[in-house]
Amino acid sequence: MLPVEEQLKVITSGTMQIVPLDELKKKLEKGTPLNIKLGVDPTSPDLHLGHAVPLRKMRQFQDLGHKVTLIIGNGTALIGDPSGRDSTRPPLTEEQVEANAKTYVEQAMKVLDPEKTTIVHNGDWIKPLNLGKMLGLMSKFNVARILEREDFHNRYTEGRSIALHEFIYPVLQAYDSVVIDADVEMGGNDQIFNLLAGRDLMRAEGMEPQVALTMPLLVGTDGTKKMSKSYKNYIGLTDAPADMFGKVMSIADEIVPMYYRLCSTCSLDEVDAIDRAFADGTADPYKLKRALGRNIVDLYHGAGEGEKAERAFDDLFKKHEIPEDIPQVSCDLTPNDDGQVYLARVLVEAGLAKSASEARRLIDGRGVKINGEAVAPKSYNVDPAMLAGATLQVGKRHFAKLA
RNA sequence: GGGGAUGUGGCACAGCGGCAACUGCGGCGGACUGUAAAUCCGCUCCUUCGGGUUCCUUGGUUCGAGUCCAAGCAUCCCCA
Repeated sequence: MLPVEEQLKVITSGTMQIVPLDELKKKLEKGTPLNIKLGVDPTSPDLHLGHAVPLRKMRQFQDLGHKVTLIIGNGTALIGDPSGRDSTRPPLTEEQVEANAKTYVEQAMKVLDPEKTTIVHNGDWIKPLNLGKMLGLMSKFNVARILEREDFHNRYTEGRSIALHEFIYPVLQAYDSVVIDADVEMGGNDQIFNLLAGRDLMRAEGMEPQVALTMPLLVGTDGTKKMSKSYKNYIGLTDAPADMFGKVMSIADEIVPMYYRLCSTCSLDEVDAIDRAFADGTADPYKLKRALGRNIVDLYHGAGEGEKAERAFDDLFKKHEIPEDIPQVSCDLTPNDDGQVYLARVLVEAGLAKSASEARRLIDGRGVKINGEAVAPKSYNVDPAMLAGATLQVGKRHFAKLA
């Protein structure tokens, strides 16, 4: 293993908080592989780059010789993590959790080293808990302490509801740490309370407490809000290469260095150099963004895919050519009484518009093209001959080819 | 258990009983670009355009209800 100082350099890069740092140092000094914990709440099956941030940090731990325990929260899912929430989470069914967990693991393994990763389910030890044991765990925690949490505090002071069972979530998450004897628990910055709860409980159980390590929440492609599916500012790990590259190209300049640090496979030195270049104004954001796009696509789709995606991107957006792999759709092109086809309906069927009304508005706004030719406003009906095998386009980036 | 307040389109916030409903944000389309930022323009319930269906739910008053009344549901506040 590398010297402790070297390891710490890698580990601290990009982290938000390490509580406490000197305990982490002591653990590293033992020279034995540490057990790094990440709890996964399988609420939504699609991972994005934001989810990958802690995963990347864990991969760095693995590369340094440590091992990772991934906990699938099929037990804690019965509650739903209240962290950062302003309302109670809807509970998930067992089947949803399993299905989500499966896709989660598939995607996570693109980042993690499977050799050094153990996967466990916390339902295995949470579901058998009896009331006595439960109460025992709960007695180690204090309501006032839990109410200090920002999310609960906000909900409480803003008069939003907090269901009683939500208080139990940190308790169970802490119990996970006891069961697997974690050395370090990773999480997003919104997880800090839950991670600290783990420390408290481990100490109460007479164990060496885990170190809490949080990563910043990744800012989404809009550059302001955190990356989240609901804000539609996310880059999905399973996004198609060209799409992924394009989304990277669309991020704001200011957040490029952060993306390099948190999402790329670039070395610490390279990332530091990019930081400096941005700081003194010598950076070329456009070039760096393209390189970042290639790096990220390579990471999730395999070496070489990044360059391919970049070429496809240039064809599409620099030369305004129609991309090669556009979805094929078969639509009902039966003409109506006057021998025309209602284009608005076709656009809906092709998935390019939500409703016929929207399609009509798009046509009126000159946003619809057939084979590259803009459709004139008000021409909602078109000659079927124009449509057979035609390429439909809405806006700059939505295409469909008619069968 | 008692008293009070609130419930409008993804979000926020308007709306004397009489035009699908002000405005902002967001989103989408167009121009300009580096699918960045900034800026400008248009659109943002459904409808082959005739019309249809909306303002928590259900009833009621009315020629006419987002607006008035009643009950219910939900959330919040104060008291116990």
